[in-house]
Amino acid sequence: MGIDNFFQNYLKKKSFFLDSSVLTSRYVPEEIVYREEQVHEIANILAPALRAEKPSNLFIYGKTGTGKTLSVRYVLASMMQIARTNAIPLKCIYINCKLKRVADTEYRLIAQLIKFFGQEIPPTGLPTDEVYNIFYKLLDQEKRIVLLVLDEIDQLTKKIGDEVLYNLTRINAELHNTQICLIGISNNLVFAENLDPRVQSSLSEEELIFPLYNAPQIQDILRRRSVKAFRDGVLQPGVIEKCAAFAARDHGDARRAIDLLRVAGELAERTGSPEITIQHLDDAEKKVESDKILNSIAAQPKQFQLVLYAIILISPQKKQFFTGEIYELYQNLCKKVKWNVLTQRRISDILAEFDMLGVINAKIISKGRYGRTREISLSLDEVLLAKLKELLEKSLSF
DNA sequence: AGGTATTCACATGAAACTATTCTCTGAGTTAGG
DNA sequence: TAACTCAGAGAATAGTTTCATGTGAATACCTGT
Repeated sequence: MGIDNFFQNYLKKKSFFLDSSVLTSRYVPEEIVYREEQVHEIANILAPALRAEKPSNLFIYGKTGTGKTLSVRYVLASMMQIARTNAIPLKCIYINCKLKRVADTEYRLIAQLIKFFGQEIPPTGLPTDEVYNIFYKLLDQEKRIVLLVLDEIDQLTKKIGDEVLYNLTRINAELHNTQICLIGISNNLVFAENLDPRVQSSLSEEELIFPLYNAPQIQDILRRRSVKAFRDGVLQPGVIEKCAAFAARDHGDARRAIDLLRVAGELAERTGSPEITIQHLDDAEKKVESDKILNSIAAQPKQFQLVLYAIILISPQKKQFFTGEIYELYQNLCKKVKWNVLTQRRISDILAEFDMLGVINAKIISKGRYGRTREISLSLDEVLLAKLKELLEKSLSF
């Protein structure tokens, strides 16, 4: 069979999907269910912007996948629409602070903001003050209200502290024309607690908490989306229910449920199955999970990978092992491949990060007279482990 | 036996350092008029 | 003289080292019975 033939067939085969973009996190439906109240509230708080008055700063809390980002985007989109038709000088900026190498430092955040005003800033080399100055100038060029959404703001402060936020809240005092309104979105419910009190009070003039979705709600959301995403009748009965159950199991994360459904669809399509079954959903869950881990490992520096390799080498012999054992093996590996050896301090941090990633299970225990250490075990299944080993060997060229 | 003090093997934190990548500046060089 | 080149100073960032301090309980060491 020629490759042409393959593509011919591919085209002839009817896809499951009408529009798979409906099942991505970028998609904003024209109607948001189970969040009417919050949408209303946000709209209420931000409405003064349409009269060219500065709205109160707003802070939104809620776990992942509870519709925070979606609701804010929805409100902003419709506000922008109205602003456009009525020629109201309003500008909305959405920034996700978690994005590596985009907006995860003070410098880059401001640089990103400047980009929204149509100017490029070099990625390094300029003093931060200078960048602030450029930003101020740009901001104050014309009279308008700026709504600035900072998504995953907790990640930002965790990494670089709250000085940026302090600067941002103080901007208004320095500006003559523009007023800027901050909308912070955080996954962490106790985020504001370890913030400078000045920032705290000015940032959360208004607060909003997004509750979790329950299983029936997620089911409904999935149904609504799947009607738009899939052709009729390709979903085996029970798939949506199971998908919702998955999501409800780990704290009502709707985004994950939606992702899962899409991946299940893609898997089913690739295997040429006539419909999307529960089996596909199970596979999808595994795939999503393992892809996440594999990708994050592949993106780590070589030294990380070598440490992980050491862990993998140790793991068949023992179920549990300690920091010291890994460090010793790691040192030997380093000598073998002639790399310089990192300090134990560093390895300790690396292990902590692996714990965060969910690759290992680490518990700090005290062995009394024999010290304190991490008790570590691998938390991956056989298949993923094999894949991971392969990835590491390739990446480290063993 | 029961109570206290030690001690181990790291954990955790803060600050400082290093290498890399980048900009900006201004001196020196070149080429055209 | 204008345009170009290129070294040097200064930044931001990621990854790391150095130095300092913290810590939980098994064991060693007492004490008084």
